[in-house]
Amino acid sequence: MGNSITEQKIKEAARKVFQKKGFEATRTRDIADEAGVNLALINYYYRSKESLFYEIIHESIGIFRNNLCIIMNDKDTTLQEKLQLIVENYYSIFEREPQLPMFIFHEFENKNEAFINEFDPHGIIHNSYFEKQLNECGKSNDEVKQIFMNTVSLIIFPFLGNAVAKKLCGEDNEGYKKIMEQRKQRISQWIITMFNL
Amino acid sequence: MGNSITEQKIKEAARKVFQKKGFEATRTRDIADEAGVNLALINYYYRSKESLFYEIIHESIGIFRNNLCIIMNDKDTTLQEKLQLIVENYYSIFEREPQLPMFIFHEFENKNEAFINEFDPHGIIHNSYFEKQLNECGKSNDEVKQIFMNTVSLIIFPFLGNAVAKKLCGEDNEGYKKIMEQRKQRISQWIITMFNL
DNA sequence: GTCTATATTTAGATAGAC
DNA sequence: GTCTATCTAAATATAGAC
Repeated sequence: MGNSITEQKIKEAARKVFQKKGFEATRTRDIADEAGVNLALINYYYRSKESLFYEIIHESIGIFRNNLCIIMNDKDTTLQEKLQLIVENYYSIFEREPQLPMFIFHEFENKNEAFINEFDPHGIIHNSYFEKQLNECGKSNDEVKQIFMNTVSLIIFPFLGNAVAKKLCGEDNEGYKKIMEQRKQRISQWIITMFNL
Repeated sequence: MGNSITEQKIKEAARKVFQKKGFEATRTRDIADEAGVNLALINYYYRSKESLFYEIIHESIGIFRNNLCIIMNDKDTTLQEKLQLIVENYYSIFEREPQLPMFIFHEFENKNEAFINEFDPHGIIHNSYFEKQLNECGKSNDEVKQIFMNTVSLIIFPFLGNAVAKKLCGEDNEGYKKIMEQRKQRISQWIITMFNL
């Protein structure tokens, strides 16, 4: 499974359309057109719109989660290095797929809780090496949550509000790119300053 | 117009359901049920699902925008006071309607650009008294954008990712409320520290 | 203004030929 | 595996009685 070229084309197209429009607004006909295949092939390969969707969001949650866990449990990096690695990890993902954050977070809010359990934000930080390092700096576990939440906020928000952020930066795309590039360089330092790390 | 009790009930119900599920996932039947009125009355009063939606999102954009503009152009408050007022303004709104941010931002990303033009984030900061005060502190206009973006990020992200934020804080709602209350008290200071204001 | 019944349109899914 | 044609269900919208 996953071997057929058609099957792959459908999944790629579905990823793109689901990310852009969300599950509900996506028409299976849009996916078929985007993939350049016959409509009936979607059901042939994936049985239903919903099961195709599940496969894609499952992968997307993995993208959101996996590198983050690795970075946060690396015993060979300092806290400060971890922060910068988290920033760079997400920027490299979102620069390719800027609509991924809205896709994931919208479905987190609207579909059943299973997706959030799969993402398991509490599990990611709790008992992580990141948490341990912060505890050693004298930070309580509540403070760890604030630090994590602020880091993620500063990274993800301008992608969640991509269209608004672009408008904020002016009409041209260059202004936006400049601001975003600057953020990538500065977010970890902001967090360090904010929490006196 | 807007005088009939039925008309009001429909709009209130629509606001609630649209916020919870988004435009596409909302069924007019859900709105009718929520309002406790006959399905046909939605079209009688509002002509179509879409025009009802437009009326609501128009109001929602106003809620997002209006107080913010007033606060940012108040000549009688310091920068630091403005930051805290912005935080408190949004918290008081979102505590009543926690799904409002996702509703607005999702539609910003998915519907036509007219909504973002109506919100006009660039217009809000540009030539505001807030910007003027920051310029006087030696901050460039790019820096003003970063300051504004960070403020809004720290405020809104935990509401946009409401479900995730709750999971992050643990299973019980109390942990979440405690963290959020703490943020309300600390965000403005975080920004002041981060940008040395 | 409100209801019931229904028209219309759209979209997911499948049957069956090739 | 792929296509055409079609079924079925769902959802918006409306006609017309009360």
